[in-house]
Amino acid sequence: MTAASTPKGERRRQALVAAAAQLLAEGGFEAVRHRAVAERAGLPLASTTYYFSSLNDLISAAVEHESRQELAIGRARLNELAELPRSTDAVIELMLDLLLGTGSRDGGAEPVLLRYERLVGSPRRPYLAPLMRELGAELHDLLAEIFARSGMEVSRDRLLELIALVDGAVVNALIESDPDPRGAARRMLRSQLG
Amino acid sequence: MTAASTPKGERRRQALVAAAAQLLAEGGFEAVRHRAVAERAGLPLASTTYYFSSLNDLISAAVEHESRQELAIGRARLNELAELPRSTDAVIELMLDLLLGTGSRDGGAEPVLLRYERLVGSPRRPYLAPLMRELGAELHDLLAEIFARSGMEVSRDRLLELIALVDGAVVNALIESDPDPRGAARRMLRSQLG
Amino acid sequence: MTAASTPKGERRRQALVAAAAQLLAEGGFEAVRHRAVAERAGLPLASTTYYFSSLNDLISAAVEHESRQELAIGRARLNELAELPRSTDAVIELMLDLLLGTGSRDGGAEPVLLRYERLVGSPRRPYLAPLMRELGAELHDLLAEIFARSGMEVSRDRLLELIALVDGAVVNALIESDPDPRGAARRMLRSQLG
Amino acid sequence: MTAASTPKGERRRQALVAAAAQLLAEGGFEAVRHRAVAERAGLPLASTTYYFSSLNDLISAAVEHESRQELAIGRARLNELAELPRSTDAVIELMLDLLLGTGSRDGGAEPVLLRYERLVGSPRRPYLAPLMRELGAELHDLLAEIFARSGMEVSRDRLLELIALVDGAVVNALIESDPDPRGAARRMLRSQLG
DNA sequence: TATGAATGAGTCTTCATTCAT
DNA sequence: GATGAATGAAGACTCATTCAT
Repeated sequence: MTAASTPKGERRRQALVAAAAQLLAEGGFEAVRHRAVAERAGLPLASTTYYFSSLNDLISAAVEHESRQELAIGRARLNELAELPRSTDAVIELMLDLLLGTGSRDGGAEPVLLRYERLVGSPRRPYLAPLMRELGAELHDLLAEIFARSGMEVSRDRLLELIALVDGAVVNALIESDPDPRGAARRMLRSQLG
Repeated sequence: MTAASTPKGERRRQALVAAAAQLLAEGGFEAVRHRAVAERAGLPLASTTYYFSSLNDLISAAVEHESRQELAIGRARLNELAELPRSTDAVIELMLDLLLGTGSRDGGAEPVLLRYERLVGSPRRPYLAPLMRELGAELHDLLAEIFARSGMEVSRDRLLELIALVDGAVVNALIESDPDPRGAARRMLRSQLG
Repeated sequence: MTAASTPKGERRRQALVAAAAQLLAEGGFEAVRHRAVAERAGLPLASTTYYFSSLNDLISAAVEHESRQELAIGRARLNELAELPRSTDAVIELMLDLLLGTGSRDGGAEPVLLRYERLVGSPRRPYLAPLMRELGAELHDLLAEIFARSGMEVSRDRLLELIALVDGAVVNALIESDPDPRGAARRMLRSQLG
Repeated sequence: MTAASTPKGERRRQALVAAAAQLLAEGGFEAVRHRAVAERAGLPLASTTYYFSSLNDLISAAVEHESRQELAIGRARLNELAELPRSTDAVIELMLDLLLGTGSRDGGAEPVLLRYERLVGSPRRPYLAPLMRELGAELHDLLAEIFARSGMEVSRDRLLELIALVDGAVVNALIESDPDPRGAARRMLRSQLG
């Protein structure tokens, strides 16, 4: 089915999801409100409850939308590279792009927050957990492939360790007065992989 | 001054802080509302704004109360031990108790959530950051002391790495269907320290 | 469109505006509160914010409603008169009716207060100023027409002077123990026009 | 009794009155609140209800304080002048200073608002009327003296007319987008007195 | 004589959700 | 299928006033 022939309903649904995803990125879970989503999408307020039986549904869809998109971008970048860089530093940057988003290159806490708000938000939003799990698995696969194609031997456990190192570094950097979570994660990765 | 002679005002203030801390632990930041705190404390609604000029003030106080209490308990335990265990495993458990709370021994996500919600919540609640920084520093000192007294040579950077490893392990474990964040962190620490 | 076929929403909106206008007349700006308006209109509290995005919006609507109605009545009266009275006294009364409202004929401060609370209230309620300006201009036109059709030569500046005289007389009469603002204004107009 | 020997209670009372007068000038009647007054005066909140049985009492005192001070300043200026200016323009400026306050020389609506908020506020605050009446009478006397000593023959009715002209001009100027109430009043006075 | 403590009532505004059309 | 209309419940916060000390 081409984009042009996407049924109107589906297109509107997508517009709402995209709007919710934007708001989620900008203001966290709290910012995703019926009103705000509808306004951002340029659709009637009631469309939010028409297409999604509850706000949680909408949030789920937004999280999934965002995450899949991030993964797709990551995978696309990977596919574009005929040959993967073999320098440790280049692999590290790739890993950081994947885990923290390319937005994290600019520094600051905000571009990085998404992943961690979702992870930490999951226990209180059980409907998010399965989704996060699935997306996490795909992310792991992607990262595993990177290491493999880069010629770096890394066991699954070792990979989980490296991911944890990045996530822990970030989470701790978040409270710095001038946070540079990506820098913190980079330092730790280098120390472990160097 | 004994508890019995604590001025009434101070006692009420503490009751509100305790109620807010409970709610925070049970339901996250969202759960800390004027109404909820007042009801939990058995005090009139207006007392919440009488003792705290804003909800953020109250939340700050609750976070500080909780964190200082955790730290105090940790430090007390440390002081009780004339001699620190020299086994790696014992040190690991001590570290996990300190970082995740002794409640984490029972497993499950909830008892562990507090630390991570506060860390990840700080960027969107700038008033928390200084407090979190201060408490973080004290926690680091405590951990450094543990390693020192246990005869394990650990540099400051290495310590930060270990903390990151724990935090990253936890954050990733949070989305498991049967989450055991402490177990995950333990495994990683063992792999690094073993 | 007849009254009967006025859409329900518009009718409710009007009910709120009317309620607000009543309260404004009875108790000044301070009396226009969400609760009071809703109760007066016999509608739910939330309807006030549903139809008006803020209380200022509602107040604006009420002021506009009242003023336009006054203007309309004035203009209607003017149109009914095939021929305008040529006696100075009759013109004066017409002018007073227009500026102070026909309610001012009964004496007392209250029926006259509206115009002056709005004028004096505008600097602290900037959202009112444009509206007041527009209504003021229409009022001037109406008064100019009266003088013209009555055969009394009155320049624009002279008209503004007469209006000021009335307003000043009223404002000063407001503090009398037995205020007769209309009478005070009448005396001054007679002295100037006689 | 010298200032130094003023009993503490009286001094505090005066501090509250002065604080209330300031707030009244800055923000109108609405701005005079127990809390705000106490803070401005640097006194405990409860002192406001201790020294004044109600907020209206405090407002009355503030209005009286302000008005008497204005009058005193006006009279002092008059007494300083051995000989009064005989030019019409100079008399006009003197009159405007007295009616609108010297602050009105700078232009803008705010410095002028005080007199008109008090006049228009009186009908809804009956406790203000006697005070305003008394002050008004003194103001008239002062203005009468000015005209007399300037050699300008002005009957009592004529004086009231001129005052009304000023007040009316001001009240109408208040809604201009770039209000110059003093200028408007000046123009009208010149046209009548020229 | 003062005042810290306290609070019931009320302020404006937001929001998720329902429902009639 | 779609949505304008509607609202009860709750949100944070303010305030005049009372009262015990």
